[in-house]
Formats: sequence, C-alpha cells, structure tokens
Amino acid sequence: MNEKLFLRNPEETELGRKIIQHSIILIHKIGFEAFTFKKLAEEITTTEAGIYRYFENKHRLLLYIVDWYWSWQEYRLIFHSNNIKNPEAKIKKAIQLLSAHVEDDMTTDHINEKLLYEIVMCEGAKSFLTKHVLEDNKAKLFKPYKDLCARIAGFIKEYNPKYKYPYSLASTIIEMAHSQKFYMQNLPSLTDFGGAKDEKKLASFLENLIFSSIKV
Amino acid sequence: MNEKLFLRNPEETELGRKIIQHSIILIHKIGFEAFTFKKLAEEITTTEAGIYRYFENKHRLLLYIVDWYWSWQEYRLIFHSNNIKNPEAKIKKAIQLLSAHVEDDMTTDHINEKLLYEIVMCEGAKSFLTKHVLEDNKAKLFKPYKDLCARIAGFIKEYNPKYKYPYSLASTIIEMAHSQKFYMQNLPSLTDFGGAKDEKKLASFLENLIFSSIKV
DNA sequence: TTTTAATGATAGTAATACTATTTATTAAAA
DNA sequence: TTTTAATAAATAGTATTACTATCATTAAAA
Repeated sequence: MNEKLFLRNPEETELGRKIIQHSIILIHKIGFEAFTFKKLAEEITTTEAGIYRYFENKHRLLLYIVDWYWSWQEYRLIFHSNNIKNPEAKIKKAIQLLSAHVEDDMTTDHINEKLLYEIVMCEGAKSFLTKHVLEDNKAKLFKPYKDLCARIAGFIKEYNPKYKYPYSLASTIIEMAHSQKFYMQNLPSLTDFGGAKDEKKLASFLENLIFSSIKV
Repeated sequence: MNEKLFLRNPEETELGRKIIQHSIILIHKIGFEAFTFKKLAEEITTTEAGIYRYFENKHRLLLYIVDWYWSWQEYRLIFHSNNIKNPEAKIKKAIQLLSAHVEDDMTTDHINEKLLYEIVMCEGAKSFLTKHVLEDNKAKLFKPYKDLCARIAGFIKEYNPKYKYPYSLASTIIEMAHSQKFYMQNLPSLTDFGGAKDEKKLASFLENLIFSSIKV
C-alpha cells in the first residue's frame, strides 16, 4: 500500500487492523457521510485521537480501503487469468470477476471482501470526486485502480491491437460492473436487470458491449 | 420541478433565484464538500436561516440543481431530435449533445449551464450515492435522470427492437459521457483521450460502443 | 386597512473534524 | 538498577458545520 495513505501503517499493529476491520463494517452500515472517527473509536474502544494517529482524515481512510479493494481485484484477475492464453477468455474472466457477486474471502482475517465490494459500489466514486483529485493523483493514490484498468486494456489490445480505445473501454467495464449493479439494487429503471437474481445478465450485457466493439 | 425538493419554490422569488444562481457558482468554485449554507449566505448577503427556508439541507439543493440539469438536457434532446426521423441520427444527436462541451445558454438568466455541466460531471453521482437513495427514489427525486435515460432507450429500441439491454446501454452512454470527460481532465490514463482538445474522440468512442452493440 | 407572507437579525445547540497538552507505558542507555 | 528517551494513550479544547427557534420589520394581498 502507498505510504502516503496513512500516518502509521495500520497493517503493523493490532489497533491498526481493528481500525481497518471496523471502518469497513461501520461505513457499510451507516454510509461514508455519517461515518466519523468518533463513532469508529467507540466501536473499537479506543479514542478519536487514537485513529488520527493512523489516518489524517476519513477521506484518506476511504482511499486506503478502496485502494486495497482494487489491488485485491487485480490480484484475483492475475491469479485467475494466469494460465489462460486466449485473450477472449481473459476478457471474459475479467468481466466475470468484476460483475459476479463477491463473497468474503476468508484468507484475509480482518477484511470482509463482501462488505468492501458493496462499499466500493456505493462510495467508491467519492474517493476521486473531490477538489483535490489532481494532487491525490500526483501522489499516486489511484494507482491500484489505474493498474487494474491498464491490465484489462492490455487484454483488449491483445485481442485486437487496432482497437482505438482500450483504456476507455477498460474503465467503462470496471465502472459499469459496479454502477449497473448499484442501479439494479436502487434505481432499477435505469437498467434491464430486474431482481438481484439477474447477475448473469449484467455479465452478458458487458460481454456483448465489449466484444461487439472490439471485434476484428 | 418536483415540489419535494424544496420547502419554498426558489423560482418564485428574487432571493430564491439568487440562491440557485450563487449555489452553482460556489459549488463549482469550492466543491460540494466545502460548500455550506453559511458561505452561500455571505455571498448573497442574506442569512443562513434565510436559505434554510428554501432548502432542507445542502443535499436537497444539490438534487435540485442536478435535476434541473437533467431536465435541461432532456429538453435540448427533444428540441434537437424533434425533426429527425432516422433513429441512428437521433442516437448520434444524443451522444453529441451529452459529450460536447457545454456553453452558458443565456436563455436562462440566473443559471450558468457551463458551470452546472461541470458540477454534474464532478458531483452528480453524489446526488444518488447516499444511504437514503431508495427513499429519495420513492419520492421521485431522480425522475429527470430516468426520463432522459428512458428517452434514449426509446431511440435504441427504435433502431433495433430486438436489442436486449436498451436501458442499461442508455444509462451507460449518459454516465460515460460525463465520467470519461472527468477522467480526461483529471485521470487521463484511464482514457485514450489526451488533452481537452480531444472532445470529438469521446463522441467517437461512444458512437462506436453503442452502434457496434445494437447493430442489427 | 388589516391580515398574511416573506425577509432579516440574532441567538443557541449538538455534532463534526480536528489539534494540543498532559499523562502513562515501554525500551534503551548509563 | 536507575535514568533517559521514545512511543502510545487519555484528556481537553477549538473552530466550524448543520441545523432550530425567536422576534422584529417590511411588502404585498384581501
């Protein structure tokens, strides 16, 4: 993780890991706007000042967990596409991993991936929709997201080296996988997917969107 | 405008119109997070309490101006697609209107459409990324966005009645027109568009994306 | 003219987002 | 073993935010 995200590395102490674990639970429960360091401190029986020693403010903490999520997604993609040769299959795997229902991973003790996925769906955009996005970008705080995007863009370029918009298409896939899911659950008339059962339809929509564009 | 958005209709009084006019200027200048009713009150030499008579809170005010924007975009689309018969041309017109650089309209005295467009690009998602999105949706607060989406979905259905995802594709166009523009200006490595000059490339990307998917 | 409605001015509160200071604990050096 | 130094925790405090309440003033409608 980028060292500029925190004042003290939360992975290195018991308290730090508790901050991460419970910030995920609490943001998921009450939303990022209502989330405060004071409420978090109460949950883990420490003090507000205790949390400020780890994170400058709650936005940095959001960035930390969002970055963690994108790094995890890229790791999963590397792992699952490792032994695939065919670029078409690699792209399909990426779509499947991004649009399928996420379950708690269990390999990471203090991070609940299912909750984290839902946080990124509901709050993820707030990590860059700020007045200081350019500064944050200079500090490389969006690197995990950009790396994932570049990896998928790479698959697209393998599939069709002449396609003109691999990066925009890759960011479109990632963003739509999350925002169509959000619409599905909250504003369904913006989608063609009815209940929560329709998760395979989202993957079909994305596959159709991508492959018809990049078809050689 | 939906009456639930405000406590007192800002269109009906001088002060109300000043609130709208200067909230657009101020949100554009300092961002929605830093924007407060107190700062706005200072700008227009009224009091904080004066603004609270019009809007319950700053989120409702954001929703008001965002809804105004989507209604304006739909009006523009109706106006410009009115005498077009060909569904392909209608879709192209929609893409063009959504992805082109917006200039101040001048027909509306107190609303600067250029600034409003930039606000929707940077802050628009915050209007629905909340814990009360379902309630707000029940109160029909997202109707203008959904209407625009449904209109574009209608064009898509005209073009190809068999295409399976007209609503998701329509919301994808609208969202990407704004978010790719944001990326272009702030996180360019997520796109294939270099400087601000590349605005026609965004339209080409979207046209390619849409028409290759819905091609009969 | 009287009533109603909108605005203005002032004050007050609980919560938020921090910062600073002091106190306690632990670890290393003398 | 005692002193010193570094680290962490606890407490307190501040400016700002997001409101609510009250009351006087002005303007428009009945």
